[in-house]
Amino acid sequence: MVTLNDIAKMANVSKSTVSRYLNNGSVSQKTREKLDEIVQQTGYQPNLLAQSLKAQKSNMVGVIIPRYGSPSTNEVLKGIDTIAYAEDIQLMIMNSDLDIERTKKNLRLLQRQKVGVIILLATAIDKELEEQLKTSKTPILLVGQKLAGLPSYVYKDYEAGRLIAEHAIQLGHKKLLFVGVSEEDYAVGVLRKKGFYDVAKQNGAEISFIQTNFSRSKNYEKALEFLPKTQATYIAAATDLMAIGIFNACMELGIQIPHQISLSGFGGYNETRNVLPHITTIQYSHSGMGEAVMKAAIQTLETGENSLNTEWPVQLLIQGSTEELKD
Amino acid sequence: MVTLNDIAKMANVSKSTVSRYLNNGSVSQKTREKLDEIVQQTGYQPNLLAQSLKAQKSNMVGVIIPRYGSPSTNEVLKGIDTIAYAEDIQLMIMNSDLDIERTKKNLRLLQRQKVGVIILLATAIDKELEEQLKTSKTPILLVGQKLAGLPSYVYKDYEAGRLIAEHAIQLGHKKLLFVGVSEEDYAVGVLRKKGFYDVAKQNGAEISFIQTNFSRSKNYEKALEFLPKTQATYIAAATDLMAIGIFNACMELGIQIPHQISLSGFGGYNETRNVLPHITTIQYSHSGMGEAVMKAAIQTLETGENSLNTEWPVQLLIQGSTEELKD
DNA sequence: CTGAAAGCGCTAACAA
DNA sequence: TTGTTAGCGCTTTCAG
Repeated sequence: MVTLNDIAKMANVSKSTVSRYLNNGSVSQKTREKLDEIVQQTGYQPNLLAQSLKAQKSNMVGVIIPRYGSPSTNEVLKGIDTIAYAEDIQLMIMNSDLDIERTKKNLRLLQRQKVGVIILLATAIDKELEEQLKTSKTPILLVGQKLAGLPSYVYKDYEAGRLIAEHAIQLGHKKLLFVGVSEEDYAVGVLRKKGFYDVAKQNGAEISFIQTNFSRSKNYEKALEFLPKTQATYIAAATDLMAIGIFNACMELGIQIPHQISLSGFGGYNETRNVLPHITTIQYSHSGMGEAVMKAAIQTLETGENSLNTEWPVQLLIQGSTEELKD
Repeated sequence: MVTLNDIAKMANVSKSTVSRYLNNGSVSQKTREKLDEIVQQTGYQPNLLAQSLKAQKSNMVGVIIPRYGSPSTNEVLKGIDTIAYAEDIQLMIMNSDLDIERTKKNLRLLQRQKVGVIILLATAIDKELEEQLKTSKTPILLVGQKLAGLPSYVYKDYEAGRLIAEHAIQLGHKKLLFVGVSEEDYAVGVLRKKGFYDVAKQNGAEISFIQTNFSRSKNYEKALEFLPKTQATYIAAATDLMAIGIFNACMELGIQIPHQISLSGFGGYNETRNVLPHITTIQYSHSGMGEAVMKAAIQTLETGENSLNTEWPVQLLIQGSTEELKD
């Protein structure tokens, strides 16, 4: 492996000259040309480890994701990556596989790697992790969860729930069904539901609730049960994927969407466009959020300042699966 | 930041003793206990950069992916991650965003990071990249493309095409339509199609071809055009997503699947289960491949040996979208 | 079982 | 503009 030292010898100059050549640039025209050539020929690449060790930190940003393949994660990642690439910052992505212990471990690894900032796409946070986050020397940006004292980026999920309910009400629906998940998930299980309920109640709608989980197949099965019985003319599923499960059950049962029942989701993924009619949903600007977070990360990197908490807006995306109540 | 040196001073021993304590372990009971306590208290974590610099390499494995969010990439990544995690190996994931220049840059970065092995999920490879790959000091494992002289992991896509055609023939179909993509993509555009054609011709089936691209919407639109005209009773789309586009067009036109037309894809992603009936497809064991690649990477890491080329098997997954030809 | 010393590849004063 | 020197945090001979 060719090192800075090798280059120096070949060029008959000192290491520092080469280093300067590589960095600031206070080098004579002549040596510069010589160096140009040698570097060219040898294909020399500065050792990043040595550079970072010296600098006591790398210009890398660590990203801890909950798992691979989640559409929202992917979108956030895209946003983060867009900015990181533009700013020439390397990303170190680690997967926690929805395991809190792994999250802690990843955190430690990133710290030991001396990354400049850590972006944590969080799901659950326990006491120990909270402690670890708060005492971290490496600045941390939290996405998807709030934690006092740490810069956090979350969505306006309560608002999202409200938007869907308002949409349903506006279409004239009076009998609503919310298909949701456990309250352990604060954003999805609590906020979306609460927003929906609050608006629904304010408008005197009749509202029922069924709890399932995040999986499409589970919702499909449950829906086969509850669809024949329900009085509801509008079903709000807590995620797009859940909505698709319910959608399939409707098809199976010959229930026409949106003529007999209106159906909506939350998320705004492409999946809502895999079925016809496309499913009305709440569009989360994941990639926008990702970009914002990465910009904040860069600022932290450069100025050492931590940015403030941010709530990220959401948007109603009306598609074919919801329509005005007939008769 | 607390370093090994700090610990040494606190314990009144030399750095080497602490280092030994941390690694091999030839330390007296007494100092060990003392060190235990100090490390505990200070929360000392060895600096990974320094360790790697010293070792001249990190035990990290670099993974270059073509882009975020692709289901196949995600699956491969999951497989890689499963093994990496079990073996306590860190992954450094970089995105090339389908840009060959970015791939080259990522490659260089990974090399400078002194990762032990690089796994490249490749799409296109040009001359320059080929050169870069072949001259790399860091061992490289290629996934999804073949390149003489480099260990490569690919699928049996020709075989996949054959399997689908055999399935169609077995169901009694004689008029087949293959909806494919450009031949620039060797695996999808060439191999799958060729396998399909070869079997179809051998069996005297009548076969037509329509070229679209990978996007769902494009296939949807195209299908709205060709569906009313086609004589085919079996349509093989070159990917699952393409099949879904066609599926939606069938629904739009009131064509019943599988009663009027049988439809299949390639891929085996969950998306095939987002519609009813689920779509018959070829199941690619992406995560299995990912695991295999990572195991190979670990072997390379440990023994320095490069493993051989591997062709990965595929499997026919019969679902509801294909059925025996009636009358 | 322990310590001194050298060095991984690089950068950054400080002199020259 | 250049070279000398020291040192980032760690591991690893080699003596003791």
